[in-house]
Amino acid sequence: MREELLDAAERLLVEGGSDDALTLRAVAAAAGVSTPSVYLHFADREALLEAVCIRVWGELESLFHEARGDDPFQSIGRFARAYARFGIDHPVQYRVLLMRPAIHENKAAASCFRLMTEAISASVHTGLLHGDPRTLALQLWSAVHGAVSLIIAQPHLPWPADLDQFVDGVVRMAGLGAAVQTRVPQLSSSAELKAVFDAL
Amino acid sequence: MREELLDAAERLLVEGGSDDALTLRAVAAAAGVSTPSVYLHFADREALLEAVCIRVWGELESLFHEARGDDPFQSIGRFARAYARFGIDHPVQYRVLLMRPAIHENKAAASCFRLMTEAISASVHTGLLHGDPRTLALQLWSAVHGAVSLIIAQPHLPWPADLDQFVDGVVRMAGLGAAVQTRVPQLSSSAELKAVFDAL
DNA sequence: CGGTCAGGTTGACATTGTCAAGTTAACGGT
DNA sequence: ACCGTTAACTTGACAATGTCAACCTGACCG
Repeated sequence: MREELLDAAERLLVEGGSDDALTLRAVAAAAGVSTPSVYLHFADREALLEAVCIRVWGELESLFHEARGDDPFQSIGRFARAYARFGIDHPVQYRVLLMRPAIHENKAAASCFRLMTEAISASVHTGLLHGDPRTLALQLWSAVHGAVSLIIAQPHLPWPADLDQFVDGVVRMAGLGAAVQTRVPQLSSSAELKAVFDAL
Repeated sequence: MREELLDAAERLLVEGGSDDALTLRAVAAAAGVSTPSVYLHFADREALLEAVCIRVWGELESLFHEARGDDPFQSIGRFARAYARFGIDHPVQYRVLLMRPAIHENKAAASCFRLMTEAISASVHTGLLHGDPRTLALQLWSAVHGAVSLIIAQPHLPWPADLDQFVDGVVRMAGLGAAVQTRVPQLSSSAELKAVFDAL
C-alpha cells in the first residue's frame, strides 16, 4: 500500500509539474483509499513528498557509482554531467529537495557529494587542483546546481538550444577555473591576465 | 493603502522567513483592513507576493549601476559579488523570484543581466574572453546563482565560515574558467592539463 | 475463544484563497 | 442643490485542503 501511495504521488507530481499538484485527497483517491489513510504510512504531506523525491534521487546515486572512472579529474566532469542530466530530467523532484529550505539533509545528495569530494581530493593529490577539497566541491557543485536550477526555474531565459552543450560549458568553465584559481596572481589587472592567458 | 499592504506583506515575509507566512488575512489585518480588500490593489495572492519581491529587486538594479567601473572584466566580478550579497541578504525575495517556476520574467533581474552581458561583451572585445557573450553571461550567472541558492536553501551543508570569501572563490573560479575555456585543448588528459597549468 | 493491534473509514474542524453582494463616501455635471 | 457614477471597503459565504479524533474490522496469537 505504501508503494501504491508513492506511485500515485509520483504520477501526480510529475504530471502536475509542481509540488502543489500533490494533494492528499488526490493521492488517496488515485491509490483507491480514503484520505486520512495516508497518515498510516506517512507522518504528513511533507513526509510523503520527501519520500517520493528521495526515491528517484536514489537512482542518481547509482549513476554516480557508474560514472566513477580511473582518472579522478575526468570523473569530476562525468559526475557533474550526470548530475545535471538528472536534474533536468526530474525537475520537480530536484526542486523539492534542493530548491526549498531543507530541514534535514538529502541523504542521496550527501552521498553523491562525498563521491565528488573524493574525486576532487584525488585531483588535489595529483597536483591538478589546490585547496580544501570540501570547499572546491562546494564551488563546483554550486556551478552545476546553478545551471540546473536556473534552467528548471527560469525557462524564459535565452538558453541555447543544446542544453547538454551548455552544461558542458559550465562544467568545463568550473573545472578549468578551479584548476587555474590558485596559480594566478590574486589581483591582476585585465592586461596582465590577458598576457598570461594568451600564453596558453 | 497599496503601500501599506506592501509594507505589511514584506514584514510578514521577512519575519516568517518563508513565502507561506504571507496569508491574505494576516496582511490585511496588519494593514488594518478587511481581507478581500487586498483584491482591490492586487489581482491575487501571487501578484502581491511578486510586487513585494520586485520592490527589493529594484535596489539591486541600483547597486549594479553603482558597481559598473571602467575595466569591464573587473566589473564582471563586482557585479557578481553585489548579486551574491544581495541574494544572501534577501533570501526570501530571492527565492520567490528566482527559485520557483517563473511565469513571466523578472524585469529587474533582466536589467542586471543586460549590464552583465555588456561587461562580458566588452571583455570579449578586449580579447580576454571568447565566445557568445550571452552564453558566457548565462554560465557566469549560473555559477553565482548556484552558490547563492545553495547557501539559502541548504544551510546544513559544510559551508566555510566566511561566506563572502566563498562567493569570491566561486566568482574567481567562474571568471578564470571562462577566460581559459577556449584557450585549452578540448579534451586533454589530466597529465597534459597539469603540464599546461603548472606552466602558469 | 477472547484480546490485541495494524490498517482502514467516517465525520468533522481550522485555515486558506477567492468571490458575490451590499455599503459608504466623495465627486462632478446639470 | 441634487442625483448618478465610481472607487474603496465590508460582510458573508464557498470550496479546497491538511489534519485529527473516534470508530470499525479482520487477522493473528496466547
